[in-house]
Amino acid sequence: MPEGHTIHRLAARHAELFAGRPVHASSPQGRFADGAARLTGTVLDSTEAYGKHLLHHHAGELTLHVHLGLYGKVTDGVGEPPEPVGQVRLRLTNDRPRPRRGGGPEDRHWLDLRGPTACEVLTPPEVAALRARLGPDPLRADADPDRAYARISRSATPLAALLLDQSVVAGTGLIFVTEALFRAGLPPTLPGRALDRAGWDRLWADLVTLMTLAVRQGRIDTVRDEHLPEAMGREPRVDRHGGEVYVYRRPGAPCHVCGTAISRGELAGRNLYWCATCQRR
DNA sequence: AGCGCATGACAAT
DNA sequence: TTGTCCTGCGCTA
Repeated sequence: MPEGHTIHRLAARHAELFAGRPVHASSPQGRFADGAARLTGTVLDSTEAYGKHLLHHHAGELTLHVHLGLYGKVTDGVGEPPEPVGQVRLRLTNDRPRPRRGGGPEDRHWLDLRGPTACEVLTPPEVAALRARLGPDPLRADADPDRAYARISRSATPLAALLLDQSVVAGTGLIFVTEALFRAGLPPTLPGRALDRAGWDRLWADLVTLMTLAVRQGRIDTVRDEHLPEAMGREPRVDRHGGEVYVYRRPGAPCHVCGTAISRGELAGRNLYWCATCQRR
């Protein structure tokens, strides 16, 4: 679930549900009791996504920092929160629900967080340190792709590894990286320094396009119109996580463009997928 | 019931 | 490079 687009959606959603009012925080599982106590009663000023990091900025200079890791999840709902199902690390509710115009039922919300890699309260310098260790995020207006290219252009490391390194580019995960490299016709093993400036500009622009679309759709779709199931008369991808893709998790299946069986390899213990015909240099 | 795996990131070796 | 952490699900049995 969680690549950058998911976090950006959550940030917007949480501002919509909770900003401008005091929140009540609790930790049913007990592991975040201290942080929950510090947040309770403070007003959520704003939310922010930076790469895969979700920040809730509270009045009084405290920031809730959440990183979902590989399988963290956030759910929310209206009204009375349910009995916590499974391991809920953090639960937020509206401390002071916003009354509905016209005297309808109160606008009350809850949010549950489970399975995060990080759930902690940060001070302003700690937030600054977090930002400082992240590369440009294609989903942010303040992103500076030059900074990423400065790293890439002088590295012998494979492009896929560089793009997954959050200090080079923030918010990109395995699906975006795998698919963007396919769309660019670049092998994942290409050394960073072999990518010229124009190639980087195209790759960055494509990441912006794919990730922006994913924020809008709530899922990752990377297949161009002419290669969609309807256009090609092929079966749509059936995957719990949805989204039409070219190579991600399609080992051995025919490439939508050239029919070559998709390759699979390993990179730092994670699966890599590519088309040996479409992606060569 | 148990195993392995997953869109992630660390520290230790 | 390997191990560790966090949780849930789908596949085997």
